Amino acid sequence: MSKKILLIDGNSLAFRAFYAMYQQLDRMVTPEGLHTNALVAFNNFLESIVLPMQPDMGLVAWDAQSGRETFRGDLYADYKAGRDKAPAEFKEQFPYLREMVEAHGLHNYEQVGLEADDIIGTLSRIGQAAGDQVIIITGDQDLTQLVTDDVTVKLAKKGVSQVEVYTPDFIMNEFGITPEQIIDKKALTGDTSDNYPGVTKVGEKTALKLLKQYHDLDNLYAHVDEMKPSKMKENLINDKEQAYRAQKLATIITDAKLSIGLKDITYNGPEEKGLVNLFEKLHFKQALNKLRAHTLFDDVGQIAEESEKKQGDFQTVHPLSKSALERLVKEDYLAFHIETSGENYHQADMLAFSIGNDEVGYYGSRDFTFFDNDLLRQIVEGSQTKLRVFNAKEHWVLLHRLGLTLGAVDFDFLLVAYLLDTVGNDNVLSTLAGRFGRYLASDEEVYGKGAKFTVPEEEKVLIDHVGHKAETIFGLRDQAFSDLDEHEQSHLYRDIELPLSFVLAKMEAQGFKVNEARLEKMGQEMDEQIASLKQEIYQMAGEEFNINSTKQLGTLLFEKMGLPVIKKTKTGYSTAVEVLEKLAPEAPIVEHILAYRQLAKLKSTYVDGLLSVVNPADQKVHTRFLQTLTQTGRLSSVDPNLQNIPMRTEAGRKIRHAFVPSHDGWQIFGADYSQIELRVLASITGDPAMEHAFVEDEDIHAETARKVFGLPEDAPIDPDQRRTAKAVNFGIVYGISDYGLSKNLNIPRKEAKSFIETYFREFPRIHQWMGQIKERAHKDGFVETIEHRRRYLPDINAKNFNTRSFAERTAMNSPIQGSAADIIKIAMIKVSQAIEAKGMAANMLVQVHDELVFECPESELDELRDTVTKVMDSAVKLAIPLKVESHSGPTWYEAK
DNA sequence: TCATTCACG
DNA sequence: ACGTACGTGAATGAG
Repeated sequence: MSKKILLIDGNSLAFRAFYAMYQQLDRMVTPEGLHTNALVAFNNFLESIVLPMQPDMGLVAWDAQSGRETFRGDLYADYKAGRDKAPAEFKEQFPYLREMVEAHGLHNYEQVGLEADDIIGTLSRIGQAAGDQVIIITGDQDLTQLVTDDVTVKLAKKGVSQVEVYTPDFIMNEFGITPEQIIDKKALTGDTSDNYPGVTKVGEKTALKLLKQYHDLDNLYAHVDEMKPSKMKENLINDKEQAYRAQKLATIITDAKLSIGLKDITYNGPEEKGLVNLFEKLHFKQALNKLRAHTLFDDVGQIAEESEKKQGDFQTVHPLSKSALERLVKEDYLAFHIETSGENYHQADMLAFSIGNDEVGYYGSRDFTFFDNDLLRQIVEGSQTKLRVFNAKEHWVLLHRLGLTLGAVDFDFLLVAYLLDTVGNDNVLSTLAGRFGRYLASDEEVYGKGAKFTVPEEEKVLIDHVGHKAETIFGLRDQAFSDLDEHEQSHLYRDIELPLSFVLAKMEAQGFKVNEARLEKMGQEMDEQIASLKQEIYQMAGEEFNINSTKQLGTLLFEKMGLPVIKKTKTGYSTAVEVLEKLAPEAPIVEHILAYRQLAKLKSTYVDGLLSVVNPADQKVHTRFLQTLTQTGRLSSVDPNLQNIPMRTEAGRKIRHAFVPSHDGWQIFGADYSQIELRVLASITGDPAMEHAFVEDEDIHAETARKVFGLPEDAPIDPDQRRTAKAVNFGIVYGISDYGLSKNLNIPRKEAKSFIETYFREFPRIHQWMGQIKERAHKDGFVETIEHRRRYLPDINAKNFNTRSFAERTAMNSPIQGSAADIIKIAMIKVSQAIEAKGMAANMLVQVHDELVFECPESELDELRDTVTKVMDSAVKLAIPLKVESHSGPTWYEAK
């Protein structure tokens, strides 16, 4: 029977793997200092390309590392000379590559005096002779000379993630020659990477033309005299010897004496123990996770049936019962989890829930009438049992929907994992648990993803999954808390993030009332304007096209109309606002396009978008504030995003008229921190000049302008000077660069540079701090806020200038943005407590980074203003006073 | 699913 | 020389 033989060119593929992931070189390092980028890519290759092939035999051939040179070196002294030596970061990965090959069930082979090509060439002919099917995988086109009807070459593309399949037909179609002719093609062109010449001035095009005419090298030289005189003819004659030498160098040996045969290279498939061992050594968290969950093997349907058994480290999950509740209710600590069918827990179906601990065991159920049971209510609502959960905010809302309150939460694994390390946090229990070495089937495996989402038919599968979640959460607490403690983040968790999650849950559940009729009316008016703009644009363009398509718009503006190209994107011409504004004076159509864009955005995102998420039951939008997403500690808001409702233009700002209080006679009240980020900066740097400006409550941008332009203290500042100074202040907060400032202000880079230099002279402590924080980031690999919120910067020591510079700017910006986030979070908790303590009816509705929005009875307005302002400006004791401004009115429009 | 654009702080 | 301002989310077109 015909067998499938897989022969892999180890050197060329490892080399490609290394350079494919070269940008990642600096971040892929084990704690022991071993670079792993090539290993990661090579492992992906073995998993995604080799594993599914399921060959009968498999071998990875390597170039001889030491010993005698190959015959090619004897033939031509400069063979492979001048080739860059493999970098040390690559070489150190070699031994592990071989270990990896073995763990994946393949064999390694190398032999003194041979290159990998020759080993593959020889074995391919042996396999062919035995009537087997041979597949060669390589990154080197040379090997395609081996192709026959029984020998296929898969040439790696895009690093090692894809392959192109070379068959005799493919080569004929692509190059118009046979596989054997590839050798003579090489003879004519030579090979720059192996450093041997062919015929002068003959490249791929010429070589193919010659081969089509003369078929091979011998025949070509037999007829070379008949060629009409030309430079090429001269070159062919002069370089004849070189061409024949190149032919020999390019020819892969197919009859080498090897010390192994086909019987020695049987493929056994991946070996779990070996892989686990290797992955642990290399700190391959993801690969381990995949392995433990058995998806690696499931991919090829190998041991799918066994996977359930092997999952194994979990206790049995029991169906919940009343007698179980009697035992559970006596426990001090229990893990608790409700499983939903979708991300948006305000509306998602609740599928099942689980509860338990290691002593009493784990219980699951799909029967939500259990929540009428007093014992279960006592557990989740009371203060006796401390709960361990994954996402307290979500569970608060879910219980709220069931008519219950969430009682005492001790451990929220999601929050803790986020505080410990924001990088790569995907908010998914299975992956976060994997970081702590606990492996759990992912939701995707149990339910499928996207449109394929289905709840398992068998109840037991579902109950087991939710039960295992509870057990995982329960078991993570000690390790997670001790890590928190080590980071000095217990206060941040216990006194800020965890209480905040309850405040946010209440805000989300409360919702923001929307005046749908008003929004619909605005929508109609916009539609009319959009339609007429559209017609005008078509008329001016002389044709109809999709104005929303940047591609079509680019073609019109830059090709048909011939306007100058200001900026390009990866995929074509940029048509962004700043570009169109520069073009506006040249073509009147551009103004219309800008107006169209603005209206189209408002209509689709804010009118239609908002209307589509209003809950018809209460005419409210219920956003979700993502508390564990941003890298800086800010919140974000989704479904809908209430943190980017228009403000800067009047047309957009009108949208805010549709955000109204939920009761008649109530008002919307907004309070915002003035210049909080600059105040934070002044406070943590202790800069006297800046401190003075804030203590005296000066206009900070005007004050900055006086410093930067060297003006006396009470000098008047013109609007342009103030605008420039404001941009400089922004730049400082973002981690300034002259390039960025010059682009923002549309001024020469030199000028921007001199602004920055003057700024740093005038505010010396800020300059000093910027240096210190970068230094610390380089040393520690992370930076911190005033409340010890941490941001890791994996790129801070990158070799690439851009990558590293980005990390350095982040190092300067994150403590500022993050500390401001700390402050408003603390204020939110305190405001919420104050409202409750005073028995006020007011509701906090939205947080927009430096601003809080409330609704309250008109009669409560004065008290609310007083309370909120006081709590906000005294939330945290800083060296610089915090300033709060507030507004109120019948809608959100007036409250800012 | 990715890239672009634009809304906010 | 290098070529980016910091942090987000939603809609759209195009592959």
